[in-house]
Amino acid sequence: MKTPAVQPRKKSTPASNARINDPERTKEDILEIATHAFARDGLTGSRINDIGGLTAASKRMIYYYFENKEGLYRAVLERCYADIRSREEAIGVEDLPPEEALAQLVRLKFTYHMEHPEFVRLVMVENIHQGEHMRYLKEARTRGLFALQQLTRILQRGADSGVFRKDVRPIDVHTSISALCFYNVSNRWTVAHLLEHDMGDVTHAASRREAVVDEILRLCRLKV
Amino acid sequence: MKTPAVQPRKKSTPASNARINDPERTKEDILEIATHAFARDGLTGSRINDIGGLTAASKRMIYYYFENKEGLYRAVLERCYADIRSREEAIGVEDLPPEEALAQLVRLKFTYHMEHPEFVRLVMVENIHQGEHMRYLKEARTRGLFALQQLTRILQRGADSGVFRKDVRPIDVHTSISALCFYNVSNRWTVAHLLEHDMGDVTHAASRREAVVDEILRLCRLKV
Amino acid sequence: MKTPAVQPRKKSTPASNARINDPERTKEDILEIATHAFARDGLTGSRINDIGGLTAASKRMIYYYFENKEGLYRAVLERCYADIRSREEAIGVEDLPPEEALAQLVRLKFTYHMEHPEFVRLVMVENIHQGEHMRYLKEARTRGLFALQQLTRILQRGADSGVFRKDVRPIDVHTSISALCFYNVSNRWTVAHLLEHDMGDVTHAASRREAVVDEILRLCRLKV
Amino acid sequence: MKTPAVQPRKKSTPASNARINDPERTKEDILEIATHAFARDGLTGSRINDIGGLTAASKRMIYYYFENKEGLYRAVLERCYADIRSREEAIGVEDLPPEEALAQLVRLKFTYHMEHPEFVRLVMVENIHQGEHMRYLKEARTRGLFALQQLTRILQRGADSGVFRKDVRPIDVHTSISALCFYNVSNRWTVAHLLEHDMGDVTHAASRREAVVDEILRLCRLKV
DNA sequence: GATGAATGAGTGTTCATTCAT
DNA sequence: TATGAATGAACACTCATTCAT
Repeated sequence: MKTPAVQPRKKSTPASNARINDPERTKEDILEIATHAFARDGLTGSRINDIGGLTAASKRMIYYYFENKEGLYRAVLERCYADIRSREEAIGVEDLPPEEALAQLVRLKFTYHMEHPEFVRLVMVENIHQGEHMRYLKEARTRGLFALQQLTRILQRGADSGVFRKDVRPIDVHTSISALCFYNVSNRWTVAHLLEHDMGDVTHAASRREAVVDEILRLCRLKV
Repeated sequence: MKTPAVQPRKKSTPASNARINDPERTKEDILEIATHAFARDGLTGSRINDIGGLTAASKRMIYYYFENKEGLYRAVLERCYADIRSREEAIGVEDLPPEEALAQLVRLKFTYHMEHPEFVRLVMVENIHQGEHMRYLKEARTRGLFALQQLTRILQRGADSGVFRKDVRPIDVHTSISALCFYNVSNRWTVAHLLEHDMGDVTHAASRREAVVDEILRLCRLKV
Repeated sequence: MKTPAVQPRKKSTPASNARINDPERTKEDILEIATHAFARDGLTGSRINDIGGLTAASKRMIYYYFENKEGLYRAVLERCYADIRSREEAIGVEDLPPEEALAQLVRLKFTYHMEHPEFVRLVMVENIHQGEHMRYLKEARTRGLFALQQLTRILQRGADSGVFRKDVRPIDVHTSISALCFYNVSNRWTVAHLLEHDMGDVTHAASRREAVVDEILRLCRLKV
Repeated sequence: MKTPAVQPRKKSTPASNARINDPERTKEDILEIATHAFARDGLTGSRINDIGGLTAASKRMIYYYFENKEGLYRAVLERCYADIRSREEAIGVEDLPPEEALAQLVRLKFTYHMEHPEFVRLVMVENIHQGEHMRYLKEARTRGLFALQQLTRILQRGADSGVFRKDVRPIDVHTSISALCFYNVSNRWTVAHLLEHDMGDVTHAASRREAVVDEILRLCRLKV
């Protein structure tokens, strides 16, 4: 979830039992490990023992901070959604012309998915569990609507300036963008086997990204 | 020694619990229950005890016929892919005009995904496991390429008759169709919570299906 | 148990399902496989499935002929004791001078143990089970006493002719012979590791055999 | 913060079932029970459920401390060899005249085997498994060579003082002693049935012990 | 705040055995 | 006589979790 920082990793402090009395860092360490664990093996597939073993903090701390496995999973999910939300809010496409703004939005979203497979996989995991943990997420809902509103404004600006259709529904455009970005990561493995085509390959991904941008633009443009 | 009876097989007693010495029926029963179990809870989340259904006996037969949980999962995955393959091969869109053929293809694919969420979920599960069981599927690869070739022929016919672009790549169209059909089912639960929009709702699904058809046509058409 | 005959093994008959209607051969086949299985892995360690799988006759036949696993084990044990009994009865040492007769007896016994580790291992297995299956053996008891009587006669002849002590008890000599012959095979593996000395090595075995002969002679001789 | 209490450890409550937070005691308890279980029924024949004793909790601790059944078995085997090693090292026969030293050595070894049938049976079990767990024993090898060297010194002293032969090999004497002591316990049950002679009977054992001492002395003495 | 020891319910799997033909 | 299908009890082992310090 976090871009691999250059700052020295934990254990940089001399004493082996470092991080004593730094609960925030302990929590963050656990969350980082747990994110990869849940993204790799899912909720049922991950083992508390493994997560506890990989963390410098002991397994017991998981229960101390997150109550149980499900609590940890929810914290991981929340952290993931918070991360993508903060990214989307930072996107400054409002000043660009509508077509460029839309293209840029799609590019960023596509790239984010490609670079954060853990996010994609966690969303898959949550859907396998029929979204039963979503209700416990504090800010996720507002985040989703925010992204939709952001897109709606772009489409409106395009419609006003005559480059975009007036009859295309933002929810459809939004869903298509999400689907096309998500699928490239989510279904990488089955597609690779069925079509002998690795969507995770960087060359494939780059050309696919532009194809997706093109597809969304064709979907929204008034005239070709 | 044994008179090869002409009488219909034991399958004539549909609802009965009799599974005595009818191995095909026993296997099919297990596969049916296992398909729903794995689709609901994934490979690690499913419990062999639940898969066996109510009888403890059939649970044992899992090991008799499928060796272990993973073998059963593979058989389920294979059955699922075999089913969708046979459907796709039965599609007769070759006689329709290219635009209608493409539209019909998308509609059928969209509908199949909507009506077979267990297929979608099994594919998600397999991707969570990084496709490690795909290699054991016998005919899946040829199936995938078949669908792509089917689409390629339609696009070619459209390009020849001047209604479709010549510069659109079949793999991109194919991926987009799959993504748009898949996402509606796969991400139903998270989207429902984030956007307060249930893609599984029949009304929503119907309008979404036409939106997807439209999007794909706009992607392929030479002129709007 | 049986010296590896040169005669063609089973499956020499063309039809794959050969041995139909040859129950004695079927039983013998099962016993042969079972002997090696029980000798290798013990009673609890052997698997009926394996034994049934290695036999050309099906697993089900084991129950048909031997009732259950324990019945098969008893039959194996009995066959083993019958084999060694027939060998001992065939030994013609009564005509030799006492010292040579005793030496020859020890040599034969030592060699038999070395060449039939399955026998030694089965006896170990039976002792692990505290001899609870011995009672079901029909002729074993008479066999044991026969061997003791055979030795007793030799010792008596030696005592009469003045070469052997009169005060050595046959049971002690018999036990010593058995112990020294048995141990070389039974404890081969632990000794090999503890002393870095492989008693199963043919060179070691040959020199050990003569050492045992010498030891027994020194035990029985009146004068050195 | 915590006053380091001077009060004695929990081991002061010997018979109590309290095994709380006393890992050494817990391990020792498990090993004790497991020793008897493995000695009685072997590795495959023993049931983890039985080994755990009455409490289901201690059953779980097997995996906590010994990883699995095999790990527990190895620990048991190691403990057994460590016990006999410490006994042998404590033997002070170096000051006795050679003949008495040898006699005493044999007596002690014979008695140890008689009084520790579980040791004998564990060695049998390990040989049934072809000594595949011996390699994991830490100190066993040095132990075995120690006993051989102890015997070698006695034989050397005897040879130097003219009471023992110079041409008898220590490895042969050592093997004979082991064989004669081992067999009395290992083959008790089959011999009892075949010869109607219980080597475990105390009277029989006592006379047999002296017979073994005599046999070994006759083997080593220069003149009778 | 932090930890090693302990726990009970349940996991996938294997076993010897029997059924129906 | 012979066999593939079926079975229930038990098996070794793992899980998330809690206790005592």
